[in-house]
Amino acid sequence: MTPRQDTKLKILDSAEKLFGINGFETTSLRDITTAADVNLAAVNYHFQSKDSLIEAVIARRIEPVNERRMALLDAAGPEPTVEQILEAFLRPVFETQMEGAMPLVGRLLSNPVFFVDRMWEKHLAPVGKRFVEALVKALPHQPPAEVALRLYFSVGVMTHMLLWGPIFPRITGGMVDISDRQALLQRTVTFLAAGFRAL
Amino acid sequence: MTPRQDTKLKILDSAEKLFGINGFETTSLRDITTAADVNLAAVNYHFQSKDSLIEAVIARRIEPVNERRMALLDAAGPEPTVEQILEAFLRPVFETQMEGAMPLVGRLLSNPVFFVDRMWEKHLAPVGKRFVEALVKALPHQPPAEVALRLYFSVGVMTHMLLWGPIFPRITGGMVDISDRQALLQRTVTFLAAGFRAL
DNA sequence: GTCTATAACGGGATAGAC
DNA sequence: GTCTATCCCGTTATAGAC
Repeated sequence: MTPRQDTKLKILDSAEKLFGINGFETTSLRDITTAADVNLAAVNYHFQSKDSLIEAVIARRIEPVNERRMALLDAAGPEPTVEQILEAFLRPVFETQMEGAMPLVGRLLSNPVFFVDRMWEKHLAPVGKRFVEALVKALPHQPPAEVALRLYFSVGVMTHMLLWGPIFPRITGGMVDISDRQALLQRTVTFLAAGFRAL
Repeated sequence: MTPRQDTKLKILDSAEKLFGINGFETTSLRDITTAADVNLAAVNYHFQSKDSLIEAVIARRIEPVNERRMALLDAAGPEPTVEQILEAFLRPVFETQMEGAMPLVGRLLSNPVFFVDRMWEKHLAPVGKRFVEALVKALPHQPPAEVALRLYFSVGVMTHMLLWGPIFPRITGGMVDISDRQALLQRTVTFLAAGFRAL
């Protein structure tokens, strides 16, 4: 075949989708290359290994989300409210298509061993630190350790949304509607902000 | 070897531990039988397959937790508060050793495809329904759909605790202390109850 | 009920032609 | 850069002796 420069991209897209649906270990390189309609050996040509592949998949999505988080936090001014901080943290995630990349991120966040060992320092720690600082400032009556714990609670809520959101209609018989992404974000922020203010 | 009736139990214990630490796919039957100090073929003798093994592992732990949840909810009387309901839901989980079974449950809850297909109806739906009803009654000003969503938020917090709790000291540099299990339960209930009452 | 040995399969990775 | 063919390994599961 003649050279195609989009092969690398097609692999990334397929891998992201299939890893998100079926998990890293369960998804074979053959699954990925079949879905992407590329040759099996192309994976090891463009990426070196399956491990490197998933790292590339993750880096492509997390960095823009984190940059947007920082930008939104900056845009909220020098004294942002708890709601503004939480929205800056969550909006970039909710704005991403849940069917695509985000289930994968949820899945990875559910795997502390993998995540902490491989991407904690690079992708999560800096953002977390920045947001804890902002929240501590916005909540002068709360001990910093309590604020930090509650941000972890919030990450738990976010992760669970990423993973279970797409199947909520199925398991609640239509009772819980999450089709309005903007409304869901506001409902989440309302819930979490009240939790942060609890004494 | 002479018959040993504890082989089955040793397999269950090892499987529970290793699945929790390393995940289902990553853990081989050889890992399990080596750790349990039993023969490889014993797994397929006592359980039929790896799939049946994990179902046995799960059933052993989830049922007692759910029974205790129901009992605590009953014991709270006919008009329990939001705090009492949440504590009935969470206490049985927090009381279980986090190093043993619970990381596995957290891991499975992070895998909607697996969980919904195989244990939703049997292990989760009945309990969820009962607790949503109790919460709706305790929160007459909240729409039931909102209460249901917030219970899912709560499950997200719980799951995240199960998974990340054990490594909190490591990633926060000792800032967040969760060694006092009883205190952690109260802190979680306080946070969630405030969220449930938010308008 | 417990063991050894092995079957049957699928996986990641690579060599080498084009 | 792309392809085919293949290597090599670890896995689950089972057959059959004890």
